[in-house]
Amino acid sequence: MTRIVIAEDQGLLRGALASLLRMEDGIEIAGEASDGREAWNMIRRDPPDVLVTDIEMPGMTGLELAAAIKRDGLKVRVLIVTTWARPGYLRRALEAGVSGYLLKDTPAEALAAAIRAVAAGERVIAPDLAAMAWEEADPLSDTERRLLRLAEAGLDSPAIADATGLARGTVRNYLHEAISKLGASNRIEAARLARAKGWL
Amino acid sequence: MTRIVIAEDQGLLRGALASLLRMEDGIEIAGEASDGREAWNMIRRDPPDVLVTDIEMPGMTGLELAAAIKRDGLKVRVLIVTTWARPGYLRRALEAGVSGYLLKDTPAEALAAAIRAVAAGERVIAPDLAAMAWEEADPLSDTERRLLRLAEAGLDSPAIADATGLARGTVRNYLHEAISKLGASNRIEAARLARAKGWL
DNA sequence: CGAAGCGGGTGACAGCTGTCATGCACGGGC
DNA sequence: GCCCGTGCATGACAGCTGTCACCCGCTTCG
Repeated sequence: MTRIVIAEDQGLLRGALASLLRMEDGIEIAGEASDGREAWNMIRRDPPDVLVTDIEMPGMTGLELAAAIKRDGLKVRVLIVTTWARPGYLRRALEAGVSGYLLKDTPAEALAAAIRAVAAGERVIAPDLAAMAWEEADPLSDTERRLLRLAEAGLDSPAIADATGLARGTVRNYLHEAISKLGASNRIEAARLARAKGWL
Repeated sequence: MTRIVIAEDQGLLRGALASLLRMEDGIEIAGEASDGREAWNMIRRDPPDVLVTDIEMPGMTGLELAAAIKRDGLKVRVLIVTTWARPGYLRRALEAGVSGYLLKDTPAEALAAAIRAVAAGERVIAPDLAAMAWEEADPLSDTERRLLRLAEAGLDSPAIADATGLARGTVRNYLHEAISKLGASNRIEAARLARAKGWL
């Protein structure tokens, strides 16, 4: 019997997945969590065989969960199920030692099979994404990433300078760096590109 | 027996919802569609009692589906199920004559109940949203909306002028209007605010 | 008819943005 | 000890942005 915990903040999907998986032989739902922290408490108290988790959740993200599990040496395999086909997410997931990464637009039948494969020690990566993992690494420095996030939110250079304690000119230098690294022609486009790759 | 069609582009959710609803008495799944156009063909060929649909889908959005159903006078009640708690979306949905609007983070058990209520001619609105429907209407003109979308994509004023055939100064005038209508301090913030409200 | 409103436009100005050259301190490597 | 990379900064300049005042042609309506 493979014991699983489902962590997913969308109630409808969480409930529907639970009812889908309850019909599968050999899979037992040990718990359902609606945010990352709840999932972490559940896992620490009674580690399941497999954690099926979303990435973007309140409290703790799925990637943070995977990292915490690895850090504490828990014997829980992690299967990420997310909307986002972003190379940056996949890369971080693999670095955090996850066993599987599926997209939410794969057919529902594939989920139980993926859970069984992961439980058996195999690695399951969404086919469209397997190739992307080795594509371009994140070229942004931490400072560039931080400033780009603020620019994305609509702050102008002086406001960003105030918010970060940097000089105005320095802010523009960092954004310039980010823009040219990303091949964009202004900060808006740069932020869009970086977000699409999962680097923000 | 209530016959329903499910239109939802995320395969996992679509499949899981189908399996959830298949266990309900009195509900029969007449079809599943993975994009708006497929759903429309399905509905026209053989109208179900209720259409359960996402909003953002390739081909045709759920709002367009609802409008098309209303235009052709089909006797299909529409239940929107979406991630987005945006007043603009809810308003447009109500104008298109939908019978229900649920968020994807409502508990799964509520879905079957909502479908039955809608089939019985009742109207079901997610409680958090009911109040928002009468909040601020979209203040943007069509031109403002169009230019804001281009600005959001990272085009600067000259590029937007080229793309729309307007003069550069005019582009700035429209964006200025949009910025001040929305109480933003630049085009980036304006685009973010408008998108958050569902006006873009 | 005339006034008002609307879509589209111009010109001007202060301030922001993108680009580049250049400077300086500091912490490694050799 | 010297050299280089890195992080942060400055100054300058062309071009873009936000704001405002004002113009024109075309409905629309009293």
